[in-house]
Amino acid sequence: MRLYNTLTRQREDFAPADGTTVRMYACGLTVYARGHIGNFRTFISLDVLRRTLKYVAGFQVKQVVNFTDVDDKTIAGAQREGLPLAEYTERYIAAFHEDCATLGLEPSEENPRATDPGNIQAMGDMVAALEQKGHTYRSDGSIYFKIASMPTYGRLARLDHEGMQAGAGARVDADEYEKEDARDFVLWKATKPGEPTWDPGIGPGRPGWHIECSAMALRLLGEAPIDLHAGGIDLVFPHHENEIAQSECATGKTFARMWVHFEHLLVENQKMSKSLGNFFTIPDVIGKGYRASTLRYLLLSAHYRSRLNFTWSGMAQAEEAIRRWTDFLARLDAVTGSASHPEVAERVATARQGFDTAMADDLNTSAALGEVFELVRALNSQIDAGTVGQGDVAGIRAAFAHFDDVIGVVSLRAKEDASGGLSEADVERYITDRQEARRRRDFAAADRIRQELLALGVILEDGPHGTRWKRK
RNA sequence: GGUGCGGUGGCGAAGAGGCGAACGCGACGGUCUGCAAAGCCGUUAUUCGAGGGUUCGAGUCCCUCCCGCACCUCCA
Repeated sequence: MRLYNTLTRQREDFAPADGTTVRMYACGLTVYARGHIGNFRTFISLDVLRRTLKYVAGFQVKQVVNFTDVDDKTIAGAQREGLPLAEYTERYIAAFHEDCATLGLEPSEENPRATDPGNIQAMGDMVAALEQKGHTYRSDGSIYFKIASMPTYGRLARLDHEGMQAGAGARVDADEYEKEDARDFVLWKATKPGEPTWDPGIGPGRPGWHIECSAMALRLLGEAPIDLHAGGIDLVFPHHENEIAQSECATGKTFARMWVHFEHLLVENQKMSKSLGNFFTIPDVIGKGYRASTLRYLLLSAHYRSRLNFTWSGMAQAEEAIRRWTDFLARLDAVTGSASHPEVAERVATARQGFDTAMADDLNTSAALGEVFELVRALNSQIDAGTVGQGDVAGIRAAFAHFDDVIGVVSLRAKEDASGGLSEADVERYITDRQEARRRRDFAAADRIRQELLALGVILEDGPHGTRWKRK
């Protein structure tokens, strides 16, 4: 298994330190709004990473994805609506879980919230450790991390301090005057009256953004270094850089062995923003009549380190691609003859090998899907030629099940089909009526029934062995 | 000012030194069909932003240039 490590800017071999279980942490949402499709590109990529580690590389996974449920935005939002913070954030946490299920994401082993008492305590302990080692200072009730105390600061983001100061000078932090150095960041933030406050033994305050991830990762995954830390590309700096600073200065050990970052999603070639009207949530996409499985396919079909441009035409293309896959699987039902063919098994094994190799090579989903579709064409062709028998079908299905263990689109689609719409018995009744009409050569009536079913979301295909149907 | 990414057919997207540039969508022709649909076959990039260079050989390495974009303490 190879992955691109942001720390070294190279693809590296990856395996968990203990050889069996990957202990991984990914930064989740700040829960002040429902996540948008850009957020979910990250979580879908993470899901593909997770599934590849499990089903291709054969590791076990312990994955932690947090919720940032206390920060300026969540506090402001809760105040605006006159709700307790936890009640306010709970809505978006529930929405996140709902959207994850809709997109077929495997649940994480842990979804900690920053405000859980155990996590607050872990943050307090880490801050205390940093204070003891001389990496901090206090100012106006807040505790800051002193960047000058860490010579290797900036390694992940490859910061150039000289250049950074020259150009970024125009954007100094609003509360810079409280800091000794503009680059220092807050570990534990002084609270204003009315803001939620904790005191885990370091004085009253609330978590700085970065400390929560360091503390929760090490609390829930155990000793540093953890195997893998992931997140959106925009988190490289400052968030992950600062996580490294805190964790490594506090523990004296490497924080994470592998850093994986997912590129952003663009919408119609632009950054998503509410003012441009290109800001979509999962329910928005479904409300426009698209399936979640289609969105999942589209968002995972490009490489995770490339920017991906979301368009509605892309959704339509993704829909057709999935259909090619599912149509093929449906075709297997009609295979007759009990023979099995060694050359079929061999072809399937080659594709499976190619798929796994592509996924293990830094999650090359495009190449992996290429293998799938090449196999689809080869087998369709064999079916046409009558050189696929029942004896081959189980092996073929097993391979496609394996592909979908990682891709996760076909199983999701099946779940979508099972909920709502015409019942199978109803469809069969229509088909029987239409067969009658066709037997009478009353093609007008037959076409009318086909149209009716189409309007109900069912597509018919007449073949030599009868009529097949599928849902739109 | 600094750091970094990308420009591959009508659209999306792999490929990162080696003979005919995957795969998906679309289009056209053929086959099949009562008509469709699906499938299959064929056609659709003498060429990979432009120009130089290295090499027996370059989308793939080097240089210059042109475009587009991200990040530099809100951000998946």
